[in-house]
Amino acid sequence: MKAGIFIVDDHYMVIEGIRSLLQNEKTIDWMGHATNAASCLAFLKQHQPDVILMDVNLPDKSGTDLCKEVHQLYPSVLVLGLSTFNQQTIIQNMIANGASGYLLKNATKEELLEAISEVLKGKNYFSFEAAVALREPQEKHPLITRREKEVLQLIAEGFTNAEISEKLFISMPTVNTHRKSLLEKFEVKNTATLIGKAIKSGLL
Amino acid sequence: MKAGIFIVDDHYMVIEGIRSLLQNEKTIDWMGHATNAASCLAFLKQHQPDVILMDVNLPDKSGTDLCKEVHQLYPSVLVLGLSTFNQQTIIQNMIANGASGYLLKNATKEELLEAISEVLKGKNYFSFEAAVALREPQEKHPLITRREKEVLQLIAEGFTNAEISEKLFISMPTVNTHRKSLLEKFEVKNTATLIGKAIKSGLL
DNA sequence: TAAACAATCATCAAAAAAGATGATTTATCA
DNA sequence: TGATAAATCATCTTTTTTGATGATTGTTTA
Repeated sequence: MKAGIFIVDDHYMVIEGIRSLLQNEKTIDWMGHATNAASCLAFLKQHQPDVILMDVNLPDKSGTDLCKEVHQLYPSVLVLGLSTFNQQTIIQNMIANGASGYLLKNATKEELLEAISEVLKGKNYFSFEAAVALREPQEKHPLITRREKEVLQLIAEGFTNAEISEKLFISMPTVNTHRKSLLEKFEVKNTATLIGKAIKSGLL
Repeated sequence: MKAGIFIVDDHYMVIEGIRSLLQNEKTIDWMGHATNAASCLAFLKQHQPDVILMDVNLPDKSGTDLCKEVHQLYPSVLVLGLSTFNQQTIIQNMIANGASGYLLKNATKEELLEAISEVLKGKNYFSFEAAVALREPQEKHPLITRREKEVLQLIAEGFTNAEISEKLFISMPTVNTHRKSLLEKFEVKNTATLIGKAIKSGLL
């Protein structure tokens, strides 16, 4: 029995590359491709592949969002994330949204076939680099309050404490308190690292 | 007469995609591929293709640097830049370093063939999106010096001017000068926004 | 080779952030 | 309802950053 494969990627060359790699495989049934999330969803209304190879960067929607939708609408369709870069937060989001595995675009034919075969068995598959990234402790942001987040955003936009206090209709000492509790919660000692951590953990 | 084509890209799927697209073309002589700058240069010592398709993101060297080297060592070899993203500064750097054109990885087979044929005629070729990007006075990250980048990275890691001066074996005023020229070049008024812009423009 | 730029150092002043402590008033939630 | 946490304000000191200006020494490169 052949495995139905569908691919969503906005890069024609990658689609063509994967098609070329898989076209002579007896175990693979190439069902087609889409270059954006919308046409992928349209395709799924008519056909259900066994595995979707899904780029995480799509023009109309993020791959993680599409993954979530697909997983909810068609739980039997397996998703393999696909991307150029090795970003742990993205990988984790893909998994949280129901992806069965993750490949980088420098994967070989063997790796691709193995990934497909593994997820069809109900297992997960991660490219070596992705697995390494997953093992690294995640930059998960600490729990901050609504107000602290507002202050954080204004700091990131370059406003001084005085300006922030005006914008939020609070006193400067209060802004300072929030600022300091942000530094404490993020375990950093100055604004530079605060902003860095906040961006990298997806808060900004 | 066939045109000898060589490709440098660290993504196997892209190499395979292009190979698949070009393999039955009468006008194309597929000379091979490399997945990093070093093996590309090694290949060039033995053979000279007419056109190199060159990814701008390589593991061992930036595509722009490789482009420069290739252009100096083998002026007759034409370079077509290739990338996922549409970054104006990169495109401009590639051109400055002697590239004859620029393609995005979502290019179609027709576009690819046209690009190759145009550059062989001695013309330049830019994918539509790249051409648009070149026309727009887009604000990607400003040009900063080696030293400024070092300072920027240390600032982002949370070091104070005093600590940076120790680490780089320079005086504090000097660190200050670099810091200020960074603020100026990024057109920001404080460290918070500096770090934000630097991260978002991919410098950190 | 001259011009342009990078990297270095200096001084003085002001503005801003960071650190330490303590306290009051609302929300929120078990 | 009582405990907990959030949001607010205050004062004071120290450290750090930012601003303004000027100058020297190498390095690239057109």
